[in-house]
Amino acid sequence: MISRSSGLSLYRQVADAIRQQILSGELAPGSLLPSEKYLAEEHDVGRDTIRDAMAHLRGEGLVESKRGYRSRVRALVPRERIWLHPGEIVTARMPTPAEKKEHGIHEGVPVLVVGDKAYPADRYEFGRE
Amino acid sequence: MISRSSGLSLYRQVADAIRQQILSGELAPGSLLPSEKYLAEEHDVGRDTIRDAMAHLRGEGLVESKRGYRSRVRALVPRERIWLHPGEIVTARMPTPAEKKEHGIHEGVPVLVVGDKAYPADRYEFGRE
DNA sequence: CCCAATTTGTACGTATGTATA
DNA sequence: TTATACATACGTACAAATTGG
Repeated sequence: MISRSSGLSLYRQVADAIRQQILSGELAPGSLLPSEKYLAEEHDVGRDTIRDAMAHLRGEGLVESKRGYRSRVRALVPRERIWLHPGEIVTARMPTPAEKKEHGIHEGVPVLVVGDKAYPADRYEFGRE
Repeated sequence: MISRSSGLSLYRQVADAIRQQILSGELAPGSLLPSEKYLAEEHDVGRDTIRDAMAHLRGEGLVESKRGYRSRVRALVPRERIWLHPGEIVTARMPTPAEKKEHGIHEGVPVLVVGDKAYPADRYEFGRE
């Protein structure tokens, strides 16, 4: 339930509520969220507040949004494993716009970087044998 | 220069312009950006449009914002290197709110995950000897 | 220590554009 | 075609944190 006197911002409270539903499995991977308009009325806040909450959930990689369609809970796909060669270093960062477009990377999905190659972190993992 | 007829949204054009200034070094790491109010007047758009652009740049890990203070170009610190043990697997994702709070992780910074431990990707990297 | 100015954060409203069903 | 839904963009107002006098 949204409280206007809890000290926590409304969009965070909404984001927390939806995140909890996702992590608990109440909202299954791949399932559609209610529309922003519905959520705004349900929680009795403005649509902009819902959009703020959705933007944060997208940034966490929990949901994906597409114009003209309701937002969807992101579904996890099995990651392809790549074995590191001796001397290789792996780190991570957010993708550049060019990398997002090139690999079709969703919001809230980082890339793993090895050398000068970037691998979408929702589809790859690196291991040492 | 912002064009209202290019087909590209205004906030993306603003974000592209600022990103280019950061990547070119014109805006140095650690330096302060102009205020949102100034940027809105400079580009002749609403403050909300500037805030959309800033939110995306934060999501890319390029800038960090703090209430009461101007936004700042993120400064890169040297990463601590951790050597992987045989059989260990590393991947990356965005941090949970709890992880962000616990480790003081900024917006747009993923975590590297090894086992059930999460390492902020702006401070750690993993390597194979 | 307090006060005022500045700046970003939050939240509301409205309107229009564009993609999907 | 029509209705629905998210994206973009403008506006306003106030809250909260920081800075500096």
